[in-house]
Amino acid sequence: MHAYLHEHLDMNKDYSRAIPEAWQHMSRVFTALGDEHRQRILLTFERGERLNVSQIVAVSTLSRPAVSHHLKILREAGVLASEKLGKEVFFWVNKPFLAETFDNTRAYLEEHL
Amino acid sequence: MHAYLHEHLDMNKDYSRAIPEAWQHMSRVFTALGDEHRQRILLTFERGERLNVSQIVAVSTLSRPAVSHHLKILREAGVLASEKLGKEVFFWVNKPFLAETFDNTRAYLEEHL
DNA sequence: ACTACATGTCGAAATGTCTCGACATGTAGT
DNA sequence: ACTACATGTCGAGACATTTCGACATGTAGT
Repeated sequence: MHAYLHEHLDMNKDYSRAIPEAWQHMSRVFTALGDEHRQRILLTFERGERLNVSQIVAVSTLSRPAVSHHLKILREAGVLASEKLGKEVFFWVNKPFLAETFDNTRAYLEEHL
Repeated sequence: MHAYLHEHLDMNKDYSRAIPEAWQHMSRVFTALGDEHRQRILLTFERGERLNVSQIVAVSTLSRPAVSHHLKILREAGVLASEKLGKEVFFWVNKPFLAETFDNTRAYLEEHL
């Protein structure tokens, strides 16, 4: 379990008890992408593409409220970003955030697990 | 949406429609790690540590059957590996698989999204 | 074979998440 | 102000997951 005795001589001795920040972000990303509908929504986007809600609904098998629900979860997790332009709301992949989150998780894996 | 016209001149033109294999794996990993209890189980492990079920139950707030359920999901997703030794079943983090899965996802993000 | 221990499985209740119609909000043009 | 359109939200039913007690299996020692 948690030994509270580490070979590294840094100051963060109780680091093992707290869930690191990279995992806090990753937690929501995992939850957001754990659903197949939301994965399909994410994979709908091409490089740098911006899509409005109607376009996403068009390629989805779900109703508009259901898509809206999933988009909200993806946005709140930081996976997608959005901007309102006139009547429409455009969504796009928050690539920098995803890249950073995956990198942090990858680094944590290498370091601690 | 999916343009079916790519700038890369490779053979996989219908790649955009199929969910890539890296995502197939990631899908289960995301589902497995989308749950906070399962995240805590994963983070219980120290570097290279092996824990039996009783030890994991001891640090968890859940009952043994519940922990067993989560361990099954983590094992089937490939996050944890297990081995029976006598009466006990030991679990450990499947680090190579996780590393590969994260790397693949990271690469896919950089390439396609 | 019997006991003690470790773990897995089953099933039903509790809990959580998803879904869609109906309604609300907000924007642009006439 | 009115109409048309795009999107968000609410709530109740449908659906999926989680949870734990009770039981089953399997292993080691006496």
